[in-house]
Amino acid sequence: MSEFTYNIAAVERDTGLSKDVLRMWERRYGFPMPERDGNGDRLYSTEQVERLRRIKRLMDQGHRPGKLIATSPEELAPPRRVGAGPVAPQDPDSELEDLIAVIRQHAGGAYLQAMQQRLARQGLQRFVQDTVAPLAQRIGDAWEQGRIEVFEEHLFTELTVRLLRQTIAALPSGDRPRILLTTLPGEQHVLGLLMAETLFALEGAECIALGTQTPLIDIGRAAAAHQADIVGLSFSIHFPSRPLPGLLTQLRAMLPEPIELWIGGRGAAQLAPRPGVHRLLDFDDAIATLAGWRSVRHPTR
Amino acid sequence: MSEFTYNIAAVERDTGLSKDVLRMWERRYGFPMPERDGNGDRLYSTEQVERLRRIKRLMDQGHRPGKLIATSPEELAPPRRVGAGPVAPQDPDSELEDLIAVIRQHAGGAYLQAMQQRLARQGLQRFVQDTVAPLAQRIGDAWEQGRIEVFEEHLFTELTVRLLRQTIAALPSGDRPRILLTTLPGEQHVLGLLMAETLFALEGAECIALGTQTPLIDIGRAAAAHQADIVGLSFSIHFPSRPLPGLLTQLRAMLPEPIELWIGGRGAAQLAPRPGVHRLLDFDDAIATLAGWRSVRHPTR
DNA sequence: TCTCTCTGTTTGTCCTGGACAAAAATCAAT
DNA sequence: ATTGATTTTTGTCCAGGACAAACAGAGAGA
Repeated sequence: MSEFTYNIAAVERDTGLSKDVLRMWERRYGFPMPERDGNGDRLYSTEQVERLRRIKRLMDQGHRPGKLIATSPEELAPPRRVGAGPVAPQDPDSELEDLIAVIRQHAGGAYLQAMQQRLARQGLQRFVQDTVAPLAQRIGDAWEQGRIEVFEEHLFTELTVRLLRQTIAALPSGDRPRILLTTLPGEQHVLGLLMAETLFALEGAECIALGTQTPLIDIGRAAAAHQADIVGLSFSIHFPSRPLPGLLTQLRAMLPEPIELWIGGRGAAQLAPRPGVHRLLDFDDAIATLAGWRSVRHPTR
Repeated sequence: MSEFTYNIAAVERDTGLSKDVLRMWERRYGFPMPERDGNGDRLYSTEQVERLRRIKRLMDQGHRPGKLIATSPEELAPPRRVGAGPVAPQDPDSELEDLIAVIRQHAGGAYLQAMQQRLARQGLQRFVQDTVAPLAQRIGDAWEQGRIEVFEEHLFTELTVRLLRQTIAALPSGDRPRILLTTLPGEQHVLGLLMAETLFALEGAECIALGTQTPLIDIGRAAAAHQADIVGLSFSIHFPSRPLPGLLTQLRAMLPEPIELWIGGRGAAQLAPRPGVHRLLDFDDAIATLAGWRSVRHPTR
């Protein structure tokens, strides 16, 4: 149907696979084997790009590229999107699936209304832990299974981010500890960071949000300028895990001793524990760690 | 002072200059000429990275790399950050400079308060056009002149985005036209998009925001799914201009004829006019174009 | 004097093919 | 069954070459 072609830079942008990796896979596995234009430059088809995106997604879940490229001739890859039928038979909380169904109907207003209702019913903390977090997880799974389009995931993220930000803005300004929140360059997912900010703010911490993708050196400067007690970083499952340990070591060395470094998200959970870096395994752990900081730093209060 | 080193991938991330460009500059101009580790891999110093960031920024303003690398031995590049003295003697609107000064003191609360006050005084439309837009411009200039740190720019962006989103959320839901707003992959600046959304929403349009970096093919699908009348894209000055024309042609071909394609931002203004693509040169132009759409599509109403 | 077209230069991206190190998996031995 | 050593897998980097698009400046014509 669509006869558009991608050059190698476009494939890199849309799949997250570097040019080097794309060329190397072609050499080693014979896939993808794109056409060439008159100048010898690679021209990837839409189908190849879609398959590469699926492979990348599965790799983020821990699968290995060699296996994926070999195993999936076409059958194992794309369970085609079903119409509006029974969506997921296996799940216990059908309300979350209902929310996903609303997103799939592109009904932004209805989605916000339903979420507001859940927020009022559950309270902010439970809302973050029991609604937003599992919903984000399910949206990711749904994409994996071909039940959701990329733009539907974008819509979900944007609407949810707006809702959370609005809610945070209404919270009273906190006190100590002062937590600087951001992500490293390359990590653009903001939802996890925002969930953490919500919970920390609820607990009475003062959060300074710098948005995403702050260069290392600027995180150090910002922490000093704001006299932060803690630097909090969020890592999604998509963050490249190879450079992560080195980055953390470097950042840890930049920060003065008393400033703590906390990392969270599914990309952080996979990492081995490191000295000088606190891994927050989930939101309960985050809240407990915050309480722990308080008991050490302000034991009498 | 800081003896951290960057490998070539880190430099690419932090400067936005591709590995190929970094190697090519070394070959052609002899700068940057990084150290090598035991394996022959390049190791860039903090100083080199800082200079590269400055060069990149000046290139975005239209300067040429050959000149920049030759001309700036060190003197022309970094007018060192002044303390808290008189900030910019040349400007007529000192209130905007006051706002920048507040950012430089990292006083988030005071900044928000001052902005809220300006918003109430000017009204939303004038606020966007006369406060937010020129302020963003000045922040960029200030970075260029070394008067502002990267993390201060991040703080400004984050706070301003929150303020605008909050304000948009309070607006009544609009009707036609239905405008799908997003950016292309590689463009992560959201402030311009948000300013446009504010003005469009004020004019009674229905805006569907997908956040940033939506792949081309998904923009097409989203436009169809949401039955959008218009697709609006924002391009900052940093967006690479070389691939832009091809991307617009491709997207235009994906969209059905009646859906209009509007582009705005300083990265769009530099582009030559193209058939089938409306360039919005500034916010007044955007509002006029919206009125024009209405008069053509709903002449009687 | 101004505008347009043509030509040379600048600049970024892509290519091939090779090398190596870190991580994962497999195998061996306690 | 756990630990340690070896092999395989995998990604990143390197060098140096080629080319096309963008740009600047010179010259021709109005």
